[in-house]
Amino acid sequence: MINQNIKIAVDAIVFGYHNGIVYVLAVQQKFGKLANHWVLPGGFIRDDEPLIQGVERELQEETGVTVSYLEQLKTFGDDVARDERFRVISVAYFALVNPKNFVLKADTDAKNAKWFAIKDVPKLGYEHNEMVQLAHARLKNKLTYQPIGFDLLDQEFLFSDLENLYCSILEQDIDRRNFRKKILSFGILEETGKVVKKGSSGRPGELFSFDKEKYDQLLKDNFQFEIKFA
Amino acid sequence: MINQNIKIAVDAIVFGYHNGIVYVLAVQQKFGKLANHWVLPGGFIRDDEPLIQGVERELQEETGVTVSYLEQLKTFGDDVARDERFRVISVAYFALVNPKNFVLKADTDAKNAKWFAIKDVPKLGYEHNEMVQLAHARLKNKLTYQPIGFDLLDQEFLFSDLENLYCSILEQDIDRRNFRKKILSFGILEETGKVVKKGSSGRPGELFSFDKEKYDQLLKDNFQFEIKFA
DNA sequence: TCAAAAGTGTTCGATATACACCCATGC
DNA sequence: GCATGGGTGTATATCGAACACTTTTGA
Repeated sequence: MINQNIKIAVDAIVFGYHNGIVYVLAVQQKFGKLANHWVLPGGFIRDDEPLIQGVERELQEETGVTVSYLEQLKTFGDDVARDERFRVISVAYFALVNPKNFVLKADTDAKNAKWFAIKDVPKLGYEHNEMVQLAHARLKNKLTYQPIGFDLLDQEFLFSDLENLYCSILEQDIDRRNFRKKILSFGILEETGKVVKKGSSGRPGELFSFDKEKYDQLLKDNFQFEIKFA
Repeated sequence: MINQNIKIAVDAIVFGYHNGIVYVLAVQQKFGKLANHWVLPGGFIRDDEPLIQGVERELQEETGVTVSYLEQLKTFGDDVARDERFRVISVAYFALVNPKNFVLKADTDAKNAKWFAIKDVPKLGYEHNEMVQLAHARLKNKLTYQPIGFDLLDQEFLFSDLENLYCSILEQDIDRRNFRKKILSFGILEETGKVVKKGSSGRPGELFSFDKEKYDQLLKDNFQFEIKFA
């Protein structure tokens, strides 16, 4: 019989985006050694529950947030002395939310959940700052070779929204013309025909939406989403 | 107190390369439900042992193989009913070996370890075939944007060795001239000055070695190793 | 008519691709 | 001298980078 005293947890690094700022979701712990400290949402996995389901459950319970993108990031577990009672190994997940799910639902016991601008993330418990850093790097990187930016925007968006998203996440200027040309050349955007204006002046812009079916179809044909900047 | 009956294991997908063929290391299980079945090397982690150390230990114990590259791949654990006694969650590691470590050391109890050509990997226990597939994809992919090919070659190698490695792993033809031009342009190879001839005829070729220091230095300067083929 | 945001093309340089012949060696 | 593998250069096409003015709207 295996003698092993280790517990498995999952944690989520959830990114939101609004108005040029990237946010990360954190919760304030109620009990234990780290009571009142901020940590990433997450918790121990149940015996009969797939990992990803565990993440979704914890997110729901602790924050009321539903994510639009979720993928495994990395498993952390070398901090052997993290807890006195047993070692904890934590599978970290990388997640994105839509603006419409950006708000914290008030009807859960989520009063301890909060969005922090990525620049202002406080010192978190456990190895969570390390996780945030890694996830942030993944976000920046992935943005350039997978169309995950759309998961951070409303379903219908202006080209300028997409452009600003790229600018602020990658922290660099982008040539509007080249960017538009490139993205449109992929043929994965759908013109909705609608136009709206942002703010109270300026020319109204056209709304686009991401055509996931088209994208999946292109993938089969060896299509590679990729965008680089000077 | 958390009630959780899950055990943590690590498994390694170890790739070796020789003569145009990619090999994967597997071991034959001695006990348990899967006695005599082939599985990936690995096993349960000890309470006080970092994950990566666990992988190295298990590899050493089961196969006597020392790897030259090791990175976490993915954590598998959704097969809730894999074992009747408890659920097992396994952290899979991706590894590469040098030709000089390709041989299985006879002095361990490694008589059950074996290299399988990637094309001939048998049905493995647990989710191990899935792991191999994922690792294989990672290998192919990573070869194009990180200089990991050198970890599969001898320290000193002919250009043709490197070229054949790329050909066989990526399963496509490569233009020798363009390949050489590209790789040399990175400036991460060192000319040893030595020449050797391969086989019993033909012009002798120059031996190169990978200059890791140079590469690390270039990385700081925003260098990007990247190689693509038509 | 001015301020604010949206839309749009062209030129230039860099890099990827395609492609074929000569060289050194052992037999 | 021939078979085997090693080494090399050029022309073209493609793609990324740089760059500025016009349009629509509300105030």
